[in-house]
Amino acid sequence: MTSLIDELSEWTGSAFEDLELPKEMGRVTLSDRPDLAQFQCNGALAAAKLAKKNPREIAAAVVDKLKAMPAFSEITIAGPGFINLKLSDTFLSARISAVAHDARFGVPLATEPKTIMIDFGGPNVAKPMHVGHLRSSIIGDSLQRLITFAGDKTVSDIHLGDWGLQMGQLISEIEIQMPDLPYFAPGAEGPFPKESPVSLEDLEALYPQAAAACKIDEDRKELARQATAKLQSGHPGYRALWKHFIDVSLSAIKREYQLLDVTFDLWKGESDVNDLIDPLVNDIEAKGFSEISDGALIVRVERDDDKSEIPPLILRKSDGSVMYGTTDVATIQDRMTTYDPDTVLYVVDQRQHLHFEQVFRTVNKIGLADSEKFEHIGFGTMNGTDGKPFKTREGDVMKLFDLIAMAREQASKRIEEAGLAVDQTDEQRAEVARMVGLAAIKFADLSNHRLSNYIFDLERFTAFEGKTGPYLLYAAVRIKSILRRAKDEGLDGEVETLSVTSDAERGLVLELLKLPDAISGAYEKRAPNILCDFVYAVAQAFSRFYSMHHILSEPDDALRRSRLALCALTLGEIELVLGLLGIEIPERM
RNA sequence: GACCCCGUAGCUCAGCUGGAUAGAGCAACGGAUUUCUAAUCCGUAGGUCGCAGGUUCGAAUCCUGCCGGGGUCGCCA
Repeated sequence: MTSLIDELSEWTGSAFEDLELPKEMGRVTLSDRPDLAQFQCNGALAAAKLAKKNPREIAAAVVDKLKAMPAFSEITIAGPGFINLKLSDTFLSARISAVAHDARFGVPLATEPKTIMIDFGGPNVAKPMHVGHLRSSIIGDSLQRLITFAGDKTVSDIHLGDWGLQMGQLISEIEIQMPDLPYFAPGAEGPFPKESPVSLEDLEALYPQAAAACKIDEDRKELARQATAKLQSGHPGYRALWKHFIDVSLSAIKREYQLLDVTFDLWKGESDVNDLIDPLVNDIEAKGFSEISDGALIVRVERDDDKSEIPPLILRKSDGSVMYGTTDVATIQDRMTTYDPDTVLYVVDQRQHLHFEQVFRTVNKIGLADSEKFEHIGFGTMNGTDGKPFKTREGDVMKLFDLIAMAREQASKRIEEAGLAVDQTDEQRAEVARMVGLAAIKFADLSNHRLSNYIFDLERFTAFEGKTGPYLLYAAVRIKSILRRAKDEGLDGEVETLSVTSDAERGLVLELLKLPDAISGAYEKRAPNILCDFVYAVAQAFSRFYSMHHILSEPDDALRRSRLALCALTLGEIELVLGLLGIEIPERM
């Protein structure tokens, strides 16, 4: 099924074509003036310029061709040549009935599926996950759900930060604090102890100590650099110790993603391409793409038409170790051979934009892959209510785990205040609070355009009223409740055709028919906020419908069933879209 | 200094492949309920779309300059 707006565009496009005007000019959009029309086409104005004719004349000619179609109840020309369209209730009724009987609610499935990889620019091993990881997780997860639904094949990779300087900082810190450990014995080849010498808590304490020491002391930093280089070149003790870090942190990282309900196909990291690096770097060198500069091996990626200076990508530092630019290039090589993706999305903070520009140019230059295949899906920062980067009351970085807990507690408080879920067990209430808290966070994050910075205000996000996750859950749960009662009381039944008889019904139907456009818009722009706007508009239209018509008490059997079917369809679309946003809906609340 | 992102109602944000009267939510004010879960619905008020030019029949949207906020600019990620 094509989207309604595409189908209307097809019709008006053909009319333009008949007049020997470009078909694209027939593009139909939602009306800017809902008081006058449901849809509009502004093509006559552009066509007038092209054909050097009067726009109203062109509009009149187009309208003449469309007049015969029974789908339209009203076609008018307004102003300088806007074509205003209204669809007949009969047409809308047939259309919405078809959508109601379609498992995909009229959303087309990709005819030529692509393979799209999603790189989440994952957390660093040994560092606690903080609020900075929230956006990449939520946005990336929504994109993977959306793209999968659209019919493409997605392969998501958490892509852990496990091979950079932070590893050397940590290893050297432990070596300083616990020099007697077997990992540090000169010439030690192993085997080394199976038990980790450090716990997760140790790691979380050690990393800040190491980072702080390196920041103020150049000699200390040099130790970290050396440790990094030795780790990467295969020092057995360091490798063994490093492996412990990974194992210990991974359990924590997995726990956090489970709380967020975010999953990955691949749990790879920077270190996974280590074996590819030497051959790759040698090859780049041999082919003459690189050069030595200040002791480092670099690839120049600047171009003549650059507006600003693009620094080179450093393949190998002067101490011989590699940074994430090199592992990112090697990872692309790995992905191209293993998955041959059409596109790779990097869901990473916008501040790293230059880095990705360098990486994409590098792979293009060395002939590894066309840089067009790669997209940096950047996002802005999450700020506190003071407009500054989000911190705890004490001024520390807020841990992700704590943030999720806060949202759950806040949701729990709200539920209690509102006297909801009183007939449920404590466990059920806790589960509802979990879902409401998560919905609050996710919906608030995703409803902002990803590039803009946004203010994290839990009070507002968990509010009962307005454009929030909890409101949407409530709307969905209310529909579930009606459907449940209808079933229990035997009031439902099969419905062939949904009727469109009132303003409230028409309004809801028109919203529901926008689903394919919301999906394609969000897909093309990689912008989940479009889904948020859509689902909120549907919920609002439903609330209006719900307040206008008392469904279960409707005496006319056919009308009641039709309205119940409309409820079911509304619920279906809300469930689908909230699902694409990674938001779960409880059965009742 | 160069470059990137942002600047839209009192607040938080959409809209930005140019089109008619710039939209939501919150807050404010006025209504609706013996409810199918009112975490709701209806209505009113609120905007020189940062500023100044330019392109265009038409600019929040495109171009140029400036102002303000954030960010980035070779051996961190």
